[in-house]
Amino acid sequence: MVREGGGKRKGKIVKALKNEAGESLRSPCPLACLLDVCGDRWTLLVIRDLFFGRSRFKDFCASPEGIPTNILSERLNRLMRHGLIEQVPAADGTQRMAYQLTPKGRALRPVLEAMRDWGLKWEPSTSAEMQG
Amino acid sequence: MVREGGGKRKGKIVKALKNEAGESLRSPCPLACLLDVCGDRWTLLVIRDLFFGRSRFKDFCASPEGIPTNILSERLNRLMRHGLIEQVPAADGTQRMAYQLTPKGRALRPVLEAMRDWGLKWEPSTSAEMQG
DNA sequence: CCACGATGCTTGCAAAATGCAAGTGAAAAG
DNA sequence: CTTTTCACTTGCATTTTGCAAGCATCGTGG
Repeated sequence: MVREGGGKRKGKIVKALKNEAGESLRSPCPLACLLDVCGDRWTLLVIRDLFFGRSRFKDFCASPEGIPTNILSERLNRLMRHGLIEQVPAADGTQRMAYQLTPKGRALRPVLEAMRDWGLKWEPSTSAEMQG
Repeated sequence: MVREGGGKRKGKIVKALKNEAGESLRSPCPLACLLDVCGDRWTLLVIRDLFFGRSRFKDFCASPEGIPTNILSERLNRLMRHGLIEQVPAADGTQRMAYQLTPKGRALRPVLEAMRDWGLKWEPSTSAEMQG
């Protein structure tokens, strides 16, 4: 039990809220909660790649933004912890693993679409023809 | 002029693309471009507050997530550089300034709505009743 | 079977961003 | 005029990032 707002408020006692990965929330705001999972410059690009059908570590590395491998590794683990992606045997017959979106991860599609639309409209140097 | 992808690709020469603030883009992807403006744990919370009608430095500070003041200051400047917000005289008669969304900033509404909807559906500890 | 490149990471480290507390100066309130 | 509030700025410890290198499988050509 902690005081609401980190102790700044009067004296109302509230339960410490947690997200689905068991980490404590900054606030009950659904937006703040999403940002604790995806709020950085790389995570949503990995999700984008997964929507584009890319599924392997090397595929994410090959995207034009050039994510560093240690960051990619950390982000993939975070996304698994939060249940947005999962590992499955690769489809190419080998015994390597591939990543794929879970329903919770696929549910981000409207978010990515809204972000893409904003970028296309307000940042003229961007273009949609950048998938594989 | 730089080589595409930071010099990793064959030899195709492309112009260095810039966003609307004159900073160079990681890629032509509209999503990557948006993330260079808003891709962190705080910026979209400030935008959210602006949609909720909050407009002053102290208002953003008062939000339950508790953004540090140096971060807030830096984010407000970045949002102004990128033309998502602007400063106007405060409506309370004093000669202080307030911040408000520009059309480019207001255009993020579908993004925030999609993010809120995702949070409400997939992170049960969150709730919508957290505005003012 | 065996060397060798590709894959999927981990490690080390410098540089940058973050978070916290404290300080500052101008404006508003009393 | 004195005190508060407001909107920042500064200093500094901690954390995260970015880059290069290393390394253990895996898959493949010979």
